[in-house]
Amino acid sequence: MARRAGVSTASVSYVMNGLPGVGDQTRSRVLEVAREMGWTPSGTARALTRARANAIGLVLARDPEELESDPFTVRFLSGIERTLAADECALVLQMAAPTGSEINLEPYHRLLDSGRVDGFLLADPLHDDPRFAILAEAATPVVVVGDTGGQSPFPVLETNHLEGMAMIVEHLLSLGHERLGFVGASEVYEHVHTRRDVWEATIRAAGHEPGPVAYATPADPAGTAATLAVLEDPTVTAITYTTDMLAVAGMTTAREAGRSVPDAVSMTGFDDSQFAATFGLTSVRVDYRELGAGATAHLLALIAGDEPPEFTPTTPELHLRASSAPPAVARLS
Amino acid sequence: MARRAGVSTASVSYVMNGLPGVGDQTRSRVLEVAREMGWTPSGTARALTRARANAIGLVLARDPEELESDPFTVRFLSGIERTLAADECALVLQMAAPTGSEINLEPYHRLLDSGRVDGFLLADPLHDDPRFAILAEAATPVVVVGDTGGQSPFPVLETNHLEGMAMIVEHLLSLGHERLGFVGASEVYEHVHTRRDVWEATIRAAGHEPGPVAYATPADPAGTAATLAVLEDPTVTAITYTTDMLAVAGMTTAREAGRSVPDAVSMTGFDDSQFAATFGLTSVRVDYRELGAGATAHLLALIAGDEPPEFTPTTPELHLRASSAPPAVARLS
DNA sequence: CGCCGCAAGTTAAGCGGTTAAGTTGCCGGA
DNA sequence: TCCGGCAACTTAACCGCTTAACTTGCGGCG
Repeated sequence: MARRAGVSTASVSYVMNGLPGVGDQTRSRVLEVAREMGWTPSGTARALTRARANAIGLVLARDPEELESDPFTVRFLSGIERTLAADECALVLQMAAPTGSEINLEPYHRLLDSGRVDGFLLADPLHDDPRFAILAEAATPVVVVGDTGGQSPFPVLETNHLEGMAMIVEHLLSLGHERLGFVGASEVYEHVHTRRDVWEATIRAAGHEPGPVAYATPADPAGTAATLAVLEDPTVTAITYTTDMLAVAGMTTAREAGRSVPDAVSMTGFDDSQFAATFGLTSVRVDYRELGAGATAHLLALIAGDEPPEFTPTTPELHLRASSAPPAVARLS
Repeated sequence: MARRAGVSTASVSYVMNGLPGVGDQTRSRVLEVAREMGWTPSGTARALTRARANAIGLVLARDPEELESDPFTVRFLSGIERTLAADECALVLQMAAPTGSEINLEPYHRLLDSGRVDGFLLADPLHDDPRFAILAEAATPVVVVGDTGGQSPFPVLETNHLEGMAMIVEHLLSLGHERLGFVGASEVYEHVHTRRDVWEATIRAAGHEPGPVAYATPADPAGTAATLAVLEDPTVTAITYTTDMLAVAGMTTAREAGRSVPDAVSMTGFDDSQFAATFGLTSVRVDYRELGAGATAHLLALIAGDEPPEFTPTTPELHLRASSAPPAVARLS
């Protein structure tokens, strides 16, 4: 015990918390001794007296297989950490793959009841998410991230991925494309719908009619059928995908079907994952990291009872690569 | 307080821990009352008396960009959780992107000193990892996962990814390929080296000479140059990649170079990520999830002072897809 | 000179459990 | 009848901090 610096535990406590009530030279002596013996106040004991766990919880309620190919989670996590690290706060992670379409609520209870976390970050919200009810009842601070597609009893933070979608569509339009196709990931995702809406609105705003739309399905995860369906329309000169992987697969599909990319048809992805760079895919990068950081900051403020900071996402970055070019007709003219 | 079930806190404690010293009907009354009021013993207080945090730490010491496209981490995490959930134990996650080549050791200290975790899982070990020293000094239970490429003061668990590599090479050999090329991910990874060694050994064991070897570099993340270099040898009829993504990129590169896959050259990936399925890539799936579960079980045993269970990885699964076929010559004969 | 106020410390009472060490009350055996 | 022993509980100390409340000692002021 560092209190063998010749002072009471109370004084040590004051010193460690930067509170007044301790003389300068006593203060420095305590710090000195603590450093010497490598002593740090026990987080556990602190948590007990402060009734604060100094940790926040994040439950990943998605199938690992899915998380694996989605850049969102990892980037989001790294944003959380960036904010957390500055705050002596830890992240307690739970993975709870939904069984069927049922979200497993047990991890939330466990973390909550045992007082292990002071609040939750809720990602991948569903429509009328069942987690809302139990967390609201527990009166725990919660920050939701993503499209809720409904009412949320908690503050919701969202990126401007829709702006990213608009940007990418505008890019294609500005290249001279007038007939765009859309291939989305599984329809179960709310964000796929909202992106499609924006895609459509942006095209209409430019005075054109949206082209064919198709979705990848569990039976056709690569969206090959979807791409082919869209390509059936011979007037389509560009396809907007909601995912880099779908787009890369689409490039292959198109080429095998004798439609060169980008000469016959341009293609764009989403998220600017390593794939996009690897396969020369035009994509847009939405800053999920900053979202993670912002959501965490918001949650920490909620927990501390402070006024949560405003979250203003930066503009997505468009990364132009070889997969998008002016349509052949335009080039000929 | 559930102790308003008309008993002392001590009795409640005995009940909650399943200890003797409480009558049957008192016991059930306590449980009843606790359930009624939704009461659970405070994990924080428990942690204090038991000097156990009931949590283990995992520090991801890699760049998020890298984690994002690597199936390992997510699968491994899901394995950890599977074991942990059964044990009322939480996972504290820290991401600490190495700055340059320096691993950031601070997160370890923070978690350790504050008594927030009872032990660590150490993934992605480096050669003579600096973390070994500080963790050994702290006398914390640690389980290392992966190729250490050197001595480790802690128990090390490893998958049989090398067996997977052997399987995939044997598959190509059994198809009739005699001249194999190798394209590995960045040379900084120990596992890339060990896989290459196995690749070579397996080829030699079959009485052939290993073909050309090349690596992707930071300047050429897709390994295009590497693939082209290997393809320069006209006798190469198959290329073994250490990563699905490299292999998929390689397929594109080869096709653009006029070498059809698998007709002119067969290609294999590694990890059987969603890509492999999407792009029809033959790959091998090593069970990282089971590794996560095994490592966690080992660590928990260490913490509890029990005899750690034996870890025996299951055999990797080879997934045959369109990217590998008998060499053209063999088919002609 | 006496007293007040304040800075510097200390004491002690928790926080919500665990657990060693009592306290009862009841039963069986000598 | 009396006592030992045991099951069923309770008391109280303690885990390692925080913090309100209480000492002390000193300088300043009326």
